[in-house]
Amino acid sequence: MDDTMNYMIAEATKLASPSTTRAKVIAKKLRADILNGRLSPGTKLHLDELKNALGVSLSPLREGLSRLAAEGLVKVEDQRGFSVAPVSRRDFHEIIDLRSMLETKALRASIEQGDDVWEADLLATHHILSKLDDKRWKQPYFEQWEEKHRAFHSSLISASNSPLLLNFCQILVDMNHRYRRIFNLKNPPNRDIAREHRALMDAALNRDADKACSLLKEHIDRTARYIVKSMPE
Amino acid sequence: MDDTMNYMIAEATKLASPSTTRAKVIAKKLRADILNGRLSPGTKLHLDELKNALGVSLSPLREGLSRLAAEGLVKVEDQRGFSVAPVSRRDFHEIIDLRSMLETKALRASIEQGDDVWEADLLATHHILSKLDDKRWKQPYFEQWEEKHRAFHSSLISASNSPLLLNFCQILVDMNHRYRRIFNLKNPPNRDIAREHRALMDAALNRDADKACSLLKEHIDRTARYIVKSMPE
DNA sequence: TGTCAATATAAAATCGATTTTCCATAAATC
DNA sequence: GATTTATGGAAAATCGATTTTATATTGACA
Repeated sequence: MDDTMNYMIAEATKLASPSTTRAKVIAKKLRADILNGRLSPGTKLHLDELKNALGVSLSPLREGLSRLAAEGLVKVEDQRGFSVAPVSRRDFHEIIDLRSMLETKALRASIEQGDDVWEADLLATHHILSKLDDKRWKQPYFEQWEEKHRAFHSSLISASNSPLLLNFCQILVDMNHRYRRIFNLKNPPNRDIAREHRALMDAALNRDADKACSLLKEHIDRTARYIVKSMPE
Repeated sequence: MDDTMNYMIAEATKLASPSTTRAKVIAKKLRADILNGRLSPGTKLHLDELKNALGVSLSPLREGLSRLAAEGLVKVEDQRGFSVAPVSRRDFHEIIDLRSMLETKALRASIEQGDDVWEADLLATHHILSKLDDKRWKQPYFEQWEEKHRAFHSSLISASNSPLLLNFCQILVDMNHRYRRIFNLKNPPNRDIAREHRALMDAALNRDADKACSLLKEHIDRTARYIVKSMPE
């Protein structure tokens, strides 16, 4: 085996697993599948199937699934395995209620403590998002818009300097996101979301915490109403 | 092998694992060890040691540790293993802040929705706790008091009918509990905790949500101040 | 014909062994 | 002498095989 070969293998190894873990990769992939609805609520997650589909063995698979269970995206029942968490109106209302409360708290803290870098980051993520706004409902921009939308909301609260609070927010945002992707896919809503985001950013940059929080709350609630309308039962 | 033997084995098996899993048992035991400070913050959780100490193999051990990581009691670093979550003043303040907020929310909901069974349960857990109040600082009642104290606070919010909120509260209470056990062990505090609990219960039973919430908040904050005083640095 | 117990099967949970990764130490090169 | 580059050992991560558990099915008995 010559040097070139050695180099190639070294590079490949480095790229394939730079300090990451199978369990983490698995959790990430399955989380994405659950959040965007590819795996629908209630779906049984058969270990053998997943094992083969993902090309890993049971230990990291179970570990990945356990993490998702802790995030509330997967349900575990002893001796009966894993399944995608169910959905319900009740559950959704709870998510929205808590998310409003915690995310406005984080936003207020962020507005109080955010520095120049926070402002710059907020402007940047908003700019990226706004560029995608009119293409949102055209493939292949749908996924991109979703990603950037999350990034924008994330930077709003990123300066809150509270890891625990941000962790809870992240979990609730993920849960909220899942409902949106499952129930609100087809119809472009009859509202100017771009304007809402703009106003939100402006209030944040003007350090008007009260206004920013009430805008955020309204933003979350409005989306929630659209989703509830699309829910059966 | 005769029938008696068969029966005994069947019974033993039933008792040893009635629909529970190793991972769950491990998580429960380690959680208890971390919460009461037997495992101190930062302690490296060597897999081989734990494996031998607990008499299990790696898969369920990792799974149990992953669950604790999701609860914030254990820290995971890829390729570097598990360790008991560190503590800090900042972290503690965040815990208290969030706990006040979420637990008063749950208490309010509980007071609005609680039925006769809730009232009865609240009276019962309070009674049990009050019986232990004067023995609290004498062995072997210390652990018992702790357990019943948690049960009392738990039943206060148990009628809130919000699984997600209760789950967050549980996590925060556990975190709070750990700080109390680590930093506030020796000195009986100079305050009438029994009276505080009594007032809390009365306000809840009288359906005076505002009063109950402010009492609860004060109760949490007061304990927090005692803990902070005992913290070094 | 309905109920209960025994059995078969599929899936989850666990184990022991193997592989991979990291880190400390030593050797080597500039 | 300082910075890189090997090497060895310890620990984490993963694997494939085994054991345990739940459930569906069958057959015996009332």
